[in-house]
Amino acid sequence: MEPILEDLEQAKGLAALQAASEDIRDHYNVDHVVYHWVDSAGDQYGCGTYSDAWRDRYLEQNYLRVDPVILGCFQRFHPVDWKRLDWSSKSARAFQAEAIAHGVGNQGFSVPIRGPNGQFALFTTSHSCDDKTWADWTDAHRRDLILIAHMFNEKALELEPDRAPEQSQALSPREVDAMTFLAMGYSRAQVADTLSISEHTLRVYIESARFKLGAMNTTHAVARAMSRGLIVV
Amino acid sequence: MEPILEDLEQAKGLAALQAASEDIRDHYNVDHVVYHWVDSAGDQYGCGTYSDAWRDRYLEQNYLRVDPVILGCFQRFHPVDWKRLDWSSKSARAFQAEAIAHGVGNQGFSVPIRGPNGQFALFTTSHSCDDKTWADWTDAHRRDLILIAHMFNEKALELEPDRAPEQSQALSPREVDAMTFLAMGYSRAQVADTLSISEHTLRVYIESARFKLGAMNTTHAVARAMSRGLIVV
DNA sequence: CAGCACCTCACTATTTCTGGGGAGGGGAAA
DNA sequence: TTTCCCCTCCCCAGAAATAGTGAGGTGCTG
Repeated sequence: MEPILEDLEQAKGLAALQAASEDIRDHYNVDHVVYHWVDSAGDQYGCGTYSDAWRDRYLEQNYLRVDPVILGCFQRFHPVDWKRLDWSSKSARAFQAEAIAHGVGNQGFSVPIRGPNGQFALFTTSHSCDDKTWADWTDAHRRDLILIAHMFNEKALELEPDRAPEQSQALSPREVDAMTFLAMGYSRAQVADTLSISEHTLRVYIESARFKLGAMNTTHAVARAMSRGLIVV
Repeated sequence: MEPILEDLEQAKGLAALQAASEDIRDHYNVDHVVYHWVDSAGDQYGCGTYSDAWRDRYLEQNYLRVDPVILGCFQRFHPVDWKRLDWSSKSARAFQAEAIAHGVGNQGFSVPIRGPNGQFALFTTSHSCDDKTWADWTDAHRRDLILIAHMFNEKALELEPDRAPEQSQALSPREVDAMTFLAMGYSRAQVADTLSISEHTLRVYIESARFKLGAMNTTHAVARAMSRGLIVV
């Protein structure tokens, strides 16, 4: 594994990252190696060995919101084998069939990586083989893959600093309180009561939080505060 | 490193995790090894080699909200050397002085680990030595530490499954659409317009989503949908 | 084929939020 | 010391969301 990591650390430019994913694929002898980034705004960035056709199709169909790999890993802490995801819904099965038709393997292993402000990325390896073979392979390389995922992500961030945290303005303690209780379902009156302040005062906090977060309404402000990790519910 | 990871994987029970942190400390010959978890509710869980006195003091003073290591890592993607954190504020310097008085090293290296729903943990090694020695040490073991941090976190989660996220009822596609656009700040009228349905219809989706999520209002429903990973914003 | 979940549309009244103002005191930093 | 941000309180009118009930069509599943 070592030379692979060295190559990754030396990589300069996005083309080198693309080449690195191909190197990793060849080194581990799998069908595909893919890095997929999802922005808090919903923007995506990916690089890897999937075919252009599949990538274009994926973006065009906005499969981000259907893909069980994304949805599953988004709720998980640890790397996951695709077999353990939920493929039961109709849209998921249709998606899977289409993916396989585009050359994506029937097996897969994805490492979720998270950053501040709701940043989220996936590092995936995929292959066509039977379950036993795949289980052996993932067992053997699980640790390598975690480490490579991190290095890959670090490199990708370094090469595209645009995606670095928009360093959203921090909220004041009272604003955090307000957002937190609102996210917990309290009405303004209840929040004001809980914080033992007047509802008018509370409203000032909500408004200033909304302003700081660039939100159009309370729901939006709470959603942004959550996705940026400013509040935890 | 290998035997350390093996020990970690074999660990059964929280006491074993405590022992593992001591093993890691001895293996790498540093002063302290600490795992620190911050719960979604603000609860904390920690284990490691800091003194009981310091741990108690930390909890009692609620240093969580002052500790530059927590604050800094919470905004960062990658492992960080304590030197690169912001220790300039008065409270931070007071905290640092007290920490060192309690035996915490003047040097430190912390790996942030994140999970779904804003879950956050830190894996820290700390030591007393000069800058050069510490830089050499972290350079040499950076990769190990990332991997150990992950394994440690995985194990800690496994041993305390309470902290794992709860599964919830899925939303219908239209409900997902509604929640997604609401989280993006659209008003009901705008969402209805975007989805090309009447606002009355939209309201039915919002209500049924609210019901499914056990939410008391729209903001609550969106917050829950987000924290359960049902929508990606 | 019957049940169930989903999608679509409608009305009315009430509660809640939002958008503009304005004002004073406190603390920390420059 | 001055400036800036934070916390606290107040009014009002208009906009938006909610509660409660109802109804019809589609499509899958047992």
